[in-house]
Amino acid sequence: MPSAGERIFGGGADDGTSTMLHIDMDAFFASVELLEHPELRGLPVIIGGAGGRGVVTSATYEARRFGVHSAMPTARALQLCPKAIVLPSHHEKYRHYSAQVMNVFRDVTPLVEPLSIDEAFLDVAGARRLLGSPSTIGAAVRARVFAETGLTCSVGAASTKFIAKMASGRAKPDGMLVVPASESLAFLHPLPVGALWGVGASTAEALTRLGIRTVGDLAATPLQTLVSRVGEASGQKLHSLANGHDRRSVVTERVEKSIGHEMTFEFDMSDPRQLRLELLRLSDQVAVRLRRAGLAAKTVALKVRFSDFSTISRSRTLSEPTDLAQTISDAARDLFDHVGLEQRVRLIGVRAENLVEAHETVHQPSLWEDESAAPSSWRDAEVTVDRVAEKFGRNILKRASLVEPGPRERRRPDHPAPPA
DNA sequence: TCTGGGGTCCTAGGACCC
DNA sequence: TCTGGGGTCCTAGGACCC
Ligand SMILES: [Mg+2]
Repeated sequence: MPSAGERIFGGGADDGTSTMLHIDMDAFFASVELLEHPELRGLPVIIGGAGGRGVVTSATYEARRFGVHSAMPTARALQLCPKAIVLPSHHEKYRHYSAQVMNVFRDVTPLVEPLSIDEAFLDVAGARRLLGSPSTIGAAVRARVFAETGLTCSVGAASTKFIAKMASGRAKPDGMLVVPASESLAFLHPLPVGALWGVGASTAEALTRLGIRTVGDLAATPLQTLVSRVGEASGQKLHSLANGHDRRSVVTERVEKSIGHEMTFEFDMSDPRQLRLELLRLSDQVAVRLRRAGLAAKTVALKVRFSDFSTISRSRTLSEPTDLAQTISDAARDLFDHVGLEQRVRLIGVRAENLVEAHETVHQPSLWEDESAAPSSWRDAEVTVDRVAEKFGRNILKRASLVEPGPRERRRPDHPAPPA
């Protein structure tokens, strides 16, 4: 895929006013996979969830030409592009490359705000004296990222975060777009409202019904009209951004506000015992992450998605914050037991919210790795050995000592037998 | 075509307090 | 006695992003 090039909006020179950089990796997951499969370069490659229920998480530009994009069901993508090569994703690997790229950014300035695994804001106002104009810095970062990882990225440079983010999107792939401060409104106003960061399908439709199609239309709409149609916060925000106002600065440290895990099943499930076991497994994953972060949760939230894709959430605030799988699982299970199961369950999830610093974190291994910590729920779950094996593999059974009857099982001679 | 998993932020109603 | 208003916490749902 050829580079989109490095350009300055409006055709002038870099006047040094575009000190906010937004840098976004190009087709990140797919590009990382291509590093290990060079023979696939130039072909339509899709990274998709394993199994029949996946969605596209990344696609090469060759695949995008067929209309394939992120969040599209893999089945749909294959219909649009039957020759696409679907690869499973490897998050551990992506995190590794992400860390490498972020380190390149931090060599330029300590003022780096990672927004996600593959993008960040850089405030280069202070780096200019040493490193040159924003466009010089942007070009240098792109070159260094490529030299160190073999990956391409795109840079948006502007006077605000919002415009920088919009500019990087228009710089893709493998390019850079600098928007001098004086060009901000000329850049923004022709854009369709739906292209704005924070405006999705729902808001775009509401705005279109008001006759607002471009950012320019938005800027010309009275604040009160906007607020009354899309809500207080959205209205205020859209009005400011459409007029180029955005005083947000780079935030280098963020406190996590919630930690959760969820699971979509290969086939919708109706057996509450299996679902409760899944809750325990998810709760354990959540608890392990809480303890690693030195955090405890005051609130436990349950999410259930049914066959028809309708989704409910239930949450409960505990009397004491917790970082223990058993406590989280007990709460999640209790919430779950009060949910009517008129339909089969497609997805189940557990999230820890209202996080506080844990006062004393005792060392507590994952339930799945320490059989002495195996909870009573194991027995209550009443799962058959075969079902667990099918779901988690034999290793889990060994670790949880379900394969060879241990003390826990001997206390329960009526443990359901595997189907013949 | 049939919809992942990780998150953040906002709204709105009710409880409760001042 | 009635009315008003603000603030905080809790809960459910939804929009949105990558
Ligand atoms: Mg991105």
